Amino acid sequence: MNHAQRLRQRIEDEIVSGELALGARLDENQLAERFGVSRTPIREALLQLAATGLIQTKPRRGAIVSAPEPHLLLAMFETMAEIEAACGRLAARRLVPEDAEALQAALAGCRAAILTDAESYYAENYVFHTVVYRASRNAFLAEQALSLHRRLAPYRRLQLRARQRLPQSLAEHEAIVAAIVAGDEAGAAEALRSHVIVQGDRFTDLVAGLRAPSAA
Amino acid sequence: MNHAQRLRQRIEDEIVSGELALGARLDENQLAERFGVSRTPIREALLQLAATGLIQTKPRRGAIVSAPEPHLLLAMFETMAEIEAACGRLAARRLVPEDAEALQAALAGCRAAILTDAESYYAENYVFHTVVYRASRNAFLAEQALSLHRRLAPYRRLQLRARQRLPQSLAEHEAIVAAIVAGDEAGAAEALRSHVIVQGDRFTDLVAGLRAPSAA
DNA sequence: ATATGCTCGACTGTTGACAAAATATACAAG
DNA sequence: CTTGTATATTTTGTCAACAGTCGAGCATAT
Repeated sequence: MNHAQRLRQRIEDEIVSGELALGARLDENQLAERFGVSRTPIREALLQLAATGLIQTKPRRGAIVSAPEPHLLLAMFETMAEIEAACGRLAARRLVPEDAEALQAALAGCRAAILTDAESYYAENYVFHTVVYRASRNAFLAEQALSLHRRLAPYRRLQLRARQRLPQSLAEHEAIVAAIVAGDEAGAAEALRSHVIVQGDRFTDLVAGLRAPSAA
Repeated sequence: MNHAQRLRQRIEDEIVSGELALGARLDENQLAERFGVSRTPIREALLQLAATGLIQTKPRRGAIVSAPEPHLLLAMFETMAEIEAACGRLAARRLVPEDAEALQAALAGCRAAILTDAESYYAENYVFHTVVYRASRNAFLAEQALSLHRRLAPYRRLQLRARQRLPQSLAEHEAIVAAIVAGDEAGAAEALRSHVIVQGDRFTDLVAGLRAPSAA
């Protein structure tokens, strides 16, 4: 793999993990020096990240980590809900024993993680959703879902702070798997949609959790 | 706007319009000479196109116009169907008079175009779908839908050859608008899903229309 | 004291060149 | 005539440098 690809993944990880704050400025020279390469691979990496929407570039004014306005963020979560609902519907229709086992295993992982700490539940939650994506047996849809999931990861991490969400999240996971295994397309879609959607108090919490990225 | 952005749009248009054939090789030097710029802006444009999936780059082996395998193409159409269904559901829930008028106008455009030729119906069909996207009142979802629509445009153009599809397509458009206007979320979603999905004979036609992109 | 215009600095967008890698070609051997 | 190897060519990935542009800071005038 070439430098640009490695750097893209590296920078993307730093953004997704929150290491690079929302709205942070991405200076090309600085990054070049930090990674010990010239500006060219940095630019190529930033270009790709900009194309996926993870960062924003204003002409002649450099790149910053995307810090969407709340209304756009809400739209992104709504889109995520619809895409996951589609994954659930297809999974319910096409479930094969192999995916059924994977779903149960991922569910068991969530059950175990809830007893330890929020961070490990976060990790198991990620696994669970990727298993649902794959169970749709639609490689393109699964990749779209995964891409958007990663892009929303920083905000999901904020939501995680509401500790009382964890048991409810697990219960929703149980319902999702039950619907998929039962072959209930509409039920699986609705369960996933309501699981992912951000509304009511959760939206307030989400917005409140954002550091004001106004001037930056 | 800088060179790279202009070039990205230009090359994208050539791919979408079919001017650049599926599987065609994109030689950087050749493109650079053709557009009268150096290789760097070309590379940046190609990088962005690769990030959106319109072209594919193999490391050290250059870029080609994406020519997905039939099974992946089918998956893309299925994803498109699900995304459009989501747009329809949201549009049915949120329809405002302004969007209702736009829908009726787009529908009227389709009715008029079917009396002239297939090419103008193709154009009006594009307008109709973008109006549906906007009516979802979800800017992010609408952009995702538009992006995927553009990416599938070369294949839709192939489908267009089946002339007898046009009246059926128009009838489906009528049903879609009726469901949205009636506020029937499930009905609008289902109407759009079945309108976009490729199955049965249409899939056979689609695959048959592809030039064998195997060796290329 | 505030506002406006100018200059300087910093950063981006672009260029040409160089080096590494992969494929194609040519030659030789079986 | 076929096959394997070595060379050559083409093309990518990376680098250093240049030029153009935007913004910040300072000086000046009202």
